[in-house]
Amino acid sequence: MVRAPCCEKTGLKKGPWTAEEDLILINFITQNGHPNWRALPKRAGLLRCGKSCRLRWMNYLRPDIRRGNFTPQEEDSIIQLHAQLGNKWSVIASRLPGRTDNEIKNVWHTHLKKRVAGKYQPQPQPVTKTGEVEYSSNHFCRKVEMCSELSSPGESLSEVSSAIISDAGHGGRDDALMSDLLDKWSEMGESFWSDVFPAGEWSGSSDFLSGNSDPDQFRFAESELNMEDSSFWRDVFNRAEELTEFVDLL
DNA sequence: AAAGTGGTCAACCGCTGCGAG
DNA sequence: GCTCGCAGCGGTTGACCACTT
Repeated sequence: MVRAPCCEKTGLKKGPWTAEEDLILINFITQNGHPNWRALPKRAGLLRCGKSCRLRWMNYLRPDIRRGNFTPQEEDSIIQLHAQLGNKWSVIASRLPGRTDNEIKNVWHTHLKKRVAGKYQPQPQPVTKTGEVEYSSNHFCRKVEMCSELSSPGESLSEVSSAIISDAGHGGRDDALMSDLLDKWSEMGESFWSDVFPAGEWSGSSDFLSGNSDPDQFRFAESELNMEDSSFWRDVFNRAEELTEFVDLL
């Protein structure tokens, strides 16, 4: 049997995703969910195959993804789980909330494998080269949590995205921008999360977002709530800042 | 300062499993 | 029971970045 290619090769874009494409994908999934990945890019107006969209969402754009260095505890868990399960990255990822199979696979191949190959030694707490606090999507989730408490449904994500973009590079800017961002989120309401993460589909994410998760699981969340410390989100905002005009058109 | 080297990680490719018809 | 189409998974690649010489 000759299988059809996963997507029509001609005319489809490959390679790194642009901020514009990210916004289109987020915007579409926010409004429509993702019932059919193959049809999604066409409906969203993206020149990508469905697999690429799914991968981008699952590994990078999902708001419950936890970014930054793996903690020694997480690394120990991966080593133990790998010893039990082998290369079942998706199963291992399901045991580590906020981590993706791709990320776990990468960290295994880059250093955990070597550590296990030699004599296993627990690693000290990771410290970034700049001494900066590790970034985490917990910043983002807590902001959303704050907003959802105040929420009333209404605005489209594009308006919120605009607000985020307005806040781009806020370090050094006045606090009114952050205030505006939070206002925008609060106006958007809870529908974003209920639409994107239907009950049951995202096990753990609702607890994660509602603050019901195991406190030890996300132990550094509280200490990292300061967005000024987040190099990741600063980068996202900086990238997005270039797209103000684009988002206004959405 | 420039070139070389190694590490990291996002993304692609191809295969498998599963459900619908 | 078989075929088909889809989502998901794991292996691999290659661009980018940081570090070393």
